[in-house]
Amino acid sequence: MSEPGGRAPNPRIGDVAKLVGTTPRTIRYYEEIGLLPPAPARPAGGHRTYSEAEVERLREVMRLKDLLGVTLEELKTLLAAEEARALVRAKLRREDVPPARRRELLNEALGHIDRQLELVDRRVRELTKLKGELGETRKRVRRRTRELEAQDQATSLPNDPLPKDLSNA
Amino acid sequence: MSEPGGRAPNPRIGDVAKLVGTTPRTIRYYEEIGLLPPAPARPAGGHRTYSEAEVERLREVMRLKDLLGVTLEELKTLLAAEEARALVRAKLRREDVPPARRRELLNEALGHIDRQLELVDRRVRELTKLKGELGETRKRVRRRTRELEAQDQATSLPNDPLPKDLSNA
DNA sequence: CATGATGCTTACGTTTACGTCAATTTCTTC
DNA sequence: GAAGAAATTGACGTAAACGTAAGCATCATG
Repeated sequence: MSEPGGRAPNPRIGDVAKLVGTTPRTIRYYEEIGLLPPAPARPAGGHRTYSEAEVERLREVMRLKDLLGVTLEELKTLLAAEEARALVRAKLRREDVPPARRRELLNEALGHIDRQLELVDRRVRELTKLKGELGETRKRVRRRTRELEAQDQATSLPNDPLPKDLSNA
Repeated sequence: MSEPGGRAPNPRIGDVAKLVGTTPRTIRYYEEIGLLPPAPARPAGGHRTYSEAEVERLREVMRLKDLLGVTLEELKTLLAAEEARALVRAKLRREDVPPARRRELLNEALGHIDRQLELVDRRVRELTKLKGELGETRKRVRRRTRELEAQDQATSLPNDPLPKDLSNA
């Protein structure tokens, strides 16, 4: 409504913080330690401004931090590997890389991915196991509940099987 | 071999630490903040000594901490609820609790379990999604690898389909 | 029973991941 | 263009989760 050019201006750090559910300080900190690119575009007065891609990156960082439970330092090297892979992809498309080197790069990428997959996979398995155990416990509790209800009904309606819930006032 | 009575003495804090992969300090700390029962049996000279059950409890604590990624404080309340459930179970078996109260207790337990299940379930779903994404990336890389191999073979053996790997010196 | 390893408590130190405050600057809006 | 909201850098503060060191007691072993 107030944009003659039509494009909404890129959000600033406070807006982004609200978008992804964190605080400006955290975002600055992530930039400080190199988890986020060192200098998001700083138009005019030096206020940070974020593209959609950068917001996405931040979301991904927070997601991985939460899901993998790694330190920010570990996460950094982990993301650095991804970054490197992205660069390699671009390079493979643009330049004419000899096939031997090509295979090397692809295999390297595969190695990284497999290590991550293994990490994630192990966690999934462990969590699934935990889920199963909780499910079992739940079943037992519900069984006891049903037994209790059965007893209830047996005492209140001693000779009436399958009451079928005809509860009218 | 050196046990005339046959029974191995219960392990001390250092042994337990090695068993579960942590340090004595951490175990003492967990006891200090109430994550572990305040006073594991202290025979004679005041050295902590741990039963198999206590070692298991410690393992469970560490497992949950890692898998759920919660603070020790949260974990404490979480385990307190489990503890409470255990007490309730015992009580339900021993004493004669009126059916109405029985239902209350069972429902309460069910509530706790369901909250935990929801937590675990969400994590499993998110991690599974992440795993899927990684799998996709992996597929793409492998496809590019195969394409590369196909090209290799096409140039080195232009008119020979299915070489079948007859590599002899 | 001497002695080296291990444990105990107390207390202070450290790392990670931010929170908070201050002084200054920039944006926005009336 | 005045003023309040939001951002910047810099610095110090802090909660969580232990690490580490000191001084002393206990345990195991030749």
